[in-house]
Amino acid sequence: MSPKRFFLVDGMSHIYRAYYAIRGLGNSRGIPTNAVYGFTSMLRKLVEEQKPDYIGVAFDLEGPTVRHERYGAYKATRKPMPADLVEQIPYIRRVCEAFHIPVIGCQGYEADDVIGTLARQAAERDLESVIVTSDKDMLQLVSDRVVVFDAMKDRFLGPPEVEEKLGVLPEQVPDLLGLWGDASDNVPGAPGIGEKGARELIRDFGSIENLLRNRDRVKKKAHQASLRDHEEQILMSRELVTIHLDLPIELDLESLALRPPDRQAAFALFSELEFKALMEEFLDEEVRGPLAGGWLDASGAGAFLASMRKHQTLFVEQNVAGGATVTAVVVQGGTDDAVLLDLEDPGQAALWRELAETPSVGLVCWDSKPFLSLQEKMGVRPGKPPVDVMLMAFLTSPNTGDYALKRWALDRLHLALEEEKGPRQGSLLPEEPGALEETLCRRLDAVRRLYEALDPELDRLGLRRLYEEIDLPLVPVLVEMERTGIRVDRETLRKMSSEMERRLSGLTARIHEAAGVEFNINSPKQLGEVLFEKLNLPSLKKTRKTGGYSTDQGVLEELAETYDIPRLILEYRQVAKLKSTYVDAIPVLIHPGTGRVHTSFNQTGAATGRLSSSDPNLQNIPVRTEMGRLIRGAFVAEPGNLLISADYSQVELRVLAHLSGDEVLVSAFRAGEDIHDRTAREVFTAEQLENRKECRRRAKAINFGIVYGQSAFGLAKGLGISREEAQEFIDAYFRRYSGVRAWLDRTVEEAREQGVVRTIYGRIRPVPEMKSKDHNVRNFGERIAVNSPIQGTAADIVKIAMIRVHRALAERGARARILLQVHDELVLEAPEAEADEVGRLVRGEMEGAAELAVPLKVDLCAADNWMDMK
DNA sequence: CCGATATCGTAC
DNA sequence: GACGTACGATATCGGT
Repeated sequence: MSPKRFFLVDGMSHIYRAYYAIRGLGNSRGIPTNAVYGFTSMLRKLVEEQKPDYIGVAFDLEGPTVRHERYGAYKATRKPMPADLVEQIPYIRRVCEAFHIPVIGCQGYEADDVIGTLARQAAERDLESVIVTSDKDMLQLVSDRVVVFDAMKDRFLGPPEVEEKLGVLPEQVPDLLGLWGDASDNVPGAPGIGEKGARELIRDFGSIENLLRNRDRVKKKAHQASLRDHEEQILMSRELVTIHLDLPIELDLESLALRPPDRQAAFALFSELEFKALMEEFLDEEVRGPLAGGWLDASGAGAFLASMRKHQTLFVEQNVAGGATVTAVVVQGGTDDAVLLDLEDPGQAALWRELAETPSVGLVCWDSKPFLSLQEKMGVRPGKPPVDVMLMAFLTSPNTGDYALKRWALDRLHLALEEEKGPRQGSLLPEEPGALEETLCRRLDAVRRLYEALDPELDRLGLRRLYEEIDLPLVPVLVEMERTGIRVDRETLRKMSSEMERRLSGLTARIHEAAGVEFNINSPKQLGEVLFEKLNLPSLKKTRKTGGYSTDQGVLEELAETYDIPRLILEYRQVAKLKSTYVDAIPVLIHPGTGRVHTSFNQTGAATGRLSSSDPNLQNIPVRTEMGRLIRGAFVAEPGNLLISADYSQVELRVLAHLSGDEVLVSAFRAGEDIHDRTAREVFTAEQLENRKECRRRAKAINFGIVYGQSAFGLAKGLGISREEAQEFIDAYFRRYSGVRAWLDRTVEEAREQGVVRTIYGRIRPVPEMKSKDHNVRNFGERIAVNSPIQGTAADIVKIAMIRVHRALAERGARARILLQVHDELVLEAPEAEADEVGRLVRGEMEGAAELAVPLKVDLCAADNWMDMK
């Protein structure tokens, strides 16, 4: 039987290697994780593929070593460990702990010495040692009992391999390096003798002692002189590179025996580091049993629900079939009492309604919008809006992007949820007896535990009022908007589609003819090859990720000044875009029952607090081009009604005026001036202002750019002027709007110090990018830091306005409804007779939504379709 | 065959 | 590289 193998991992060499091999990895809290990740991968691969009998990891400890005492300049030229690597060391230790791999160090010595000492002791016990390192110094330890393993190259090095690689025997390695020196450790060696010279000398003379004794037999005069003049330095160098084998440590094989990892600790750690794949791997099946529950007849459910009524808080989770019908709800009061109600059973449905509508009962769920929406369809209206744990998750952590219960249960509770297993189509019976109860109860349990974790977090982060007064009360407003939908004239879109089809086939033929080849114009790759390889047009720009030829609008427009084909392609692109994204996509989403499209408004879609819209996205319906605007014409009012658009004028710049308190900006808005004209007058000279229109256009671009944190480069590109010129405009802007400059600086500083920025209502946006050492990422963080309070405050104001308008319409019993929100605009529908009054009401509620340092202004218009509202 | 990624373009 | 926030269509590529 072959000897047992003891793997000694050189921790230092691997963390450096991982750190430099992987760049830019970090978790959402800004903690760098590249070295931890690389180290962990290496360790797992090693254990899995090599299956050691014993394993340990050696690290350097803090503080000076015997080598520093011997030679003050030892490692003096080495840069200190980068701060973002230092930060990762504790995590690397935790990885070792979780894997049950001992970490070994010895004060005053280096990891190399620890490895050497343990390898020597292991050899005495007839073990084979495998030193895992990429450091050539360690090759001196190789013997018949010790090999070095290069984990990177997957290669074992025994005595023959060492000799082949270095040209000397393993025991001669210190002599070799004593002459050669080691620049990275500031070990001097013999001046004038390099790698090649050192190898020859050691090969010929065997050792440094022998070499020094016989130096007059050395052929090269320069080598002779170096050996004569630096004898002491050479001996010291060899001492420095010689690994100590006699440290006061004891090989404890029992603790080094390979053990299975602590899966729970590993999961917790990887969850903290956000190593998703590793999390999945170390996830254990949840051991908690499902909650009690079962199918009840009406009388059983009645008794149970009566007992539920004493609870103030009921956790609810509903099951849907076919995406539309609620078939069941699970109700949980205390910790382990739950019931599954069959809502297709009229008796149970009636009991459920009674419970849900009991004023003292508060419901708690994950994502209350679909819950409310479906309850409403069944005629159940809870006494108060359900507590929405998903919104709590969003408000406390708006950068996450994914607010599926499954995700949060996994990340925050380490709880794996199955996908909901709905009943078979047309049947209430689940696939397996008890499966529906089990999956719903598990979800419910997760909701309860997340509620317990996140509700207090609202207070800790100062988000309680935002939640209670803005985001939560908005939910029923959105429910009603989605239910109402907007009417779309299918016939208008059908005609547009066939007209566009004709135009596209004509354009396709002309493009193919001009190119002399048939290709897919929709393929940026093929298009790039045709334009820049076959037709040899000048390539102006490369794509970001793959380095292909860019064919974007900017490039094509520039080429269109000289060539014909780009113009045709631009036209093709415009038509194809509008046709595929809108004209053909929207009719599919017209609800057959209502003749209207019912978009989804997502409250957790944008980290700034804006809403987003999908299926279809009605927040990016074209308006800027003539052809695009025609699409808006398909969005129409019901006969006898009007669409009303109420649009906040310059809301983001007004928010900026408020946030910054800038005197010029504030006074301009208070005086009701045209803000772009005012900026033009502030920034440009009398001479420049003779071209009034151009100055206003440029001023407008500057105003927009400020909100987005634009650079001179960006402004120059946007305006088609030189960068220097753009910089002059920006400088002139900040000279006049010095309060804005000061606010931008303050806000970036705040983000740097606190890692988070806020809207005036306290909505937070973490900015982990500010901690990055990559200046591009940091600059991005600065733009987020200044844009988020502006965009987010505007979003808060529009949400408040929506709640106010909705309430005001309800109080008056008006028939008008809010249909859409497009960030700074509300679109309503009202009977013609009501339209004027509704318009005034909407304007009042919107303009009164917030008291800023400047007034809010709303522009109104009405028409029987969305195109003619201007 | 499906899902992830890249590129492009629409809105505010 | 260079302007913030979204959604979505199409093509392409790689794994199943």
